[in-house]
Amino acid sequence: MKRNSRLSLALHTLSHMAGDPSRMRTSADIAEHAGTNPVVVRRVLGRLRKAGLLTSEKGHSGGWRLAQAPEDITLADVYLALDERLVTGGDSDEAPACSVEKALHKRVTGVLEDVEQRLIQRLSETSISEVRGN
Amino acid sequence: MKRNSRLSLALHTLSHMAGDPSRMRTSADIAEHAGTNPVVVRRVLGRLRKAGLLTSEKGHSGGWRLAQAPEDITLADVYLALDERLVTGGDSDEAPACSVEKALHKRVTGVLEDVEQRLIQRLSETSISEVRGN
DNA sequence: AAGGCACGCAACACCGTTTGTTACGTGAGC
DNA sequence: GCTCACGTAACAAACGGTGTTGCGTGCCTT
Repeated sequence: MKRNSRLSLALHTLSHMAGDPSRMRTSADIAEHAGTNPVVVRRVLGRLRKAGLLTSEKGHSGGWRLAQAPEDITLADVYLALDERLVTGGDSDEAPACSVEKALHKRVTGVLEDVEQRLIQRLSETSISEVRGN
Repeated sequence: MKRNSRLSLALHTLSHMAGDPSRMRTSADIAEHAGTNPVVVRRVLGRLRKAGLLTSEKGHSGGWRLAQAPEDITLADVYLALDERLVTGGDSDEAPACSVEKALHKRVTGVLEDVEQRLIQRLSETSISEVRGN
């Protein structure tokens, strides 16, 4: 994956965790499986922890674990936890001086928000426990 | 605007052109109004020309003009002409080895394609002549 | 109590993409 | 023929994202 790499990493990791929720995984293990760096893993998973999807523990038998039942975590939860809007995000907050630009912006923003809602709604239809091929 | 800057520039320019379709505009004029560079304008508008939305002429009274009636050009036409998918694009084409990843990718891709269609459908509902505040 | 392990976090380098800029060529018109 | 405006390539600059290192903190094992 390339774009949405954070979302991909998060979904991939959580999907695996859904297969064996009690098992504790270190960021090193996850990083190796995902072909990336432990720090990157902690960065992404930290957001999920802040959203209450994961818990992390330090120390010898530390690592990461699901904070909720896999059936209760939907793809939308993960998407929202990362707080990066795929369709809406990236709009600057500068008010356009040009009236045409203003009308245009309003129209486009309306469409994007609608589409964003659609995306979230569709993502909320599947949980991370459903996604596994096992 | 920031992200989707190409789309913003394209829509903004075409919306203005819709107000006076017969008038010829130079890339320098457009660039000044949009706060950017003439070359950037030509780059973006070139794609629209390739899609048959605009025509350009060289020489003294040269510049850019709509190639179709403003009522016939929808926001979706502009979006598609730029060929940059907002929601779908960016996915790498590498086949995932991990089975969980594969199942996940399939599921997410399905949702994204659905949302992309929704976006195009919504954008096709308004033409560039409707968007003006005049 | 000490050492090791794993997370938490900040700082920095690196890379790819996007945007801006310069330069030069081409065609149309005065 | 000269000017104007597009067409395109090449290059520089800015930005965002990722990878990496380093150090601190807490917890567990011995």
